[in-house]
Amino acid sequence: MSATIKDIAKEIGLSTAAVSKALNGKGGVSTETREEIMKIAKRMGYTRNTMAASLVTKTTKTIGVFLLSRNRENVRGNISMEILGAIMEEADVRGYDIVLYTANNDLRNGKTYVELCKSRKIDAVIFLGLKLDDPHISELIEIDIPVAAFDTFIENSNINMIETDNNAGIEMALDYLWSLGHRKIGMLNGYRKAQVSQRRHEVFKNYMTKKGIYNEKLVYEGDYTKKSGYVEAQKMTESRNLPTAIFAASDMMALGAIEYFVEKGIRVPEEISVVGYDDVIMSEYSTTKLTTIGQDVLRIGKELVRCVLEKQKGKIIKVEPRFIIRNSCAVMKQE
Amino acid sequence: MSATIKDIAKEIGLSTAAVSKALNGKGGVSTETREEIMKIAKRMGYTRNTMAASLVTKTTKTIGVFLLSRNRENVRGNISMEILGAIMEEADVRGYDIVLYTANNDLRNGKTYVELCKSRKIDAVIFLGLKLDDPHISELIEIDIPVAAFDTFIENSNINMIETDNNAGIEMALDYLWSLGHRKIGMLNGYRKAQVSQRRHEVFKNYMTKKGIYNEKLVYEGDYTKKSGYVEAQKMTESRNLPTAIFAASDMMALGAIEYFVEKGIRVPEEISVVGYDDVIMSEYSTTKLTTIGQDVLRIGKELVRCVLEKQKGKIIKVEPRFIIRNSCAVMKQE
DNA sequence: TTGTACGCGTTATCAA
DNA sequence: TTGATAACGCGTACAA
Repeated sequence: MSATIKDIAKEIGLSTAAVSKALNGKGGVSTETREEIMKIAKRMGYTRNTMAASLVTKTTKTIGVFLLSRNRENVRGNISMEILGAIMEEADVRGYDIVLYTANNDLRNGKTYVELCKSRKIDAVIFLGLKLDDPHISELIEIDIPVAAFDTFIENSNINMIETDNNAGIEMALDYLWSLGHRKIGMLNGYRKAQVSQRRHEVFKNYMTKKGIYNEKLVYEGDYTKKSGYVEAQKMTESRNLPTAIFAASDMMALGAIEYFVEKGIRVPEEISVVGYDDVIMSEYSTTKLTTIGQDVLRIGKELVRCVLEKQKGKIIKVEPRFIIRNSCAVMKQE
Repeated sequence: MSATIKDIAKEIGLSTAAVSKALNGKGGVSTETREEIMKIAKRMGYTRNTMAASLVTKTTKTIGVFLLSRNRENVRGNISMEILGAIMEEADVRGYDIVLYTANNDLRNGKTYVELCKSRKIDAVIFLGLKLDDPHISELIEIDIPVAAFDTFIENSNINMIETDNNAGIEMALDYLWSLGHRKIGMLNGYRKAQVSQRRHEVFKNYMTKKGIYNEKLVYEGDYTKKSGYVEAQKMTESRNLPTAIFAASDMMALGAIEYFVEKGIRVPEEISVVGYDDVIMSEYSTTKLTTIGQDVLRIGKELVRCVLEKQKGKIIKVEPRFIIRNSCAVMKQE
């Protein structure tokens, strides 16, 4: 039971008003009494009750972070976790605390995102892993708290979106493959209904078409998991129309594909080059270190916090990717 | 600006007391009026202000989680993040929210752990990555909020510790190596001053001594990182006294060591077997899939939440490890 | 069953 | 510069 300003006021024989002002560094108090108050506060072990304060100030210095689509495969090595780290750092710098919510399948106690935030009087909200087909997405559109989401854009809403610039990243990767002499380039995409997948495919198609080498048949669809990368690589191989290079929409799929190729004695990168997306930790630690389009998680976290604390609305913020060249691509071999 | 119980009371022509009781499912209200109140509350978009409520109930339904020693190498593939996921889940089930704190180097705004918790009237605290030489550890000993820490035991304190049963895990691993015929078994430990390192070495030494095959010279000291595993593996090799099997105190060190061996043409597991500790995601995805002592992060997270919510004090809770056999160990080759 | 009234700890307003 | 005092939204004795 720590002391309150009332206790301090009584102790020093002043009003709570004076104590409050002194403790918050506001004017209206002589430096003399301020110092006295600070001293007593320290001695009595005073800690401010932010709950009580927020009741009158209407602000809690709190950012709500929703960590969604967090299934078991995901939680380990998920980029959301890395972004969360960056968010924590930035929030810390700005003097904000973080309330962390999860919502695997059903929302907690039947409460909605908005209710959760309102009941804690949260100042701003960040979504990680929000899906377009989330059944509770509609309520977010009307929310009057600043909200930002990573990688998910909701039209006609106030929700800010931060994403890695797909255009820039994919073009860098394809330029690279092109420069290595590859002309028969396949794509290993994520599931079609996901927004990112659509956008990435679009960029890929545009680029390839411009170069005059787009081939619909070389586009395969997985679901971002390693397993699906493995499966699609098998299909590719069995189609007897294997490209010389593959652009995968996620590192995990890239790694899965590589695993299949290696098992079948198809050497990477000597016989087939593979580019990934994300720069998850495994891409650096796997045997064939992955060349990949890296997402700048630090920047993403920072931007997420910044835009929401600056009360921006409906902005689209693109973060520059970092193209990371490792060992999974090689000059196209002479046939 | 959402509605308050006062608004509802006015709307329906009852007292705030009645509304409060009805909303909280307490007795003293006829089911008739209760239903009426619930309906109106819904219509008016009422959401409870937990800040105000906590002011009188003295409880916030909040668990503070401190995510410490979170450097860049750490955040990716760190076991703390996996445990955090489990904590979230369990807290969710029990109806608690999580306030997440970080404290990389200096504490936020010069505030101490305790101040941070007190000011938010946090009900319970969990530490992930707490180090024994943390300069602020002393204040934790006197804290009157239930606290639990993963893998860090502080003597003569009320802090609960949850850890993976080192004895059980390491013995399983060594039994396994023994059964494969290995007698010259080395240890790749973490830095000596870390508590876990000491305990793991102790278990290792006891086991080996009992078998009559302990050899001090075969114990190397890294710092849990992949890099240090690589470096120590080099030292081992250059000592010209390479064991036939190595028990590493972390997967990352094991992977680093394997990387060195493979580079030097020393085949794993044919020429040297390696066992890891943790079961981080990379151990499953690396080319040489790691045989390792897996920590049950789900259970650990659950126990962390449970013991702290049940207000336990100074308990030591051991979670059973899961020994996971993959491909990094083999029967000892005949010389 | 319902209502009154107080207190929780803080900030803000206004008067002294 | 200082001090009463009224909010803030809610829960809860206690009285009706």
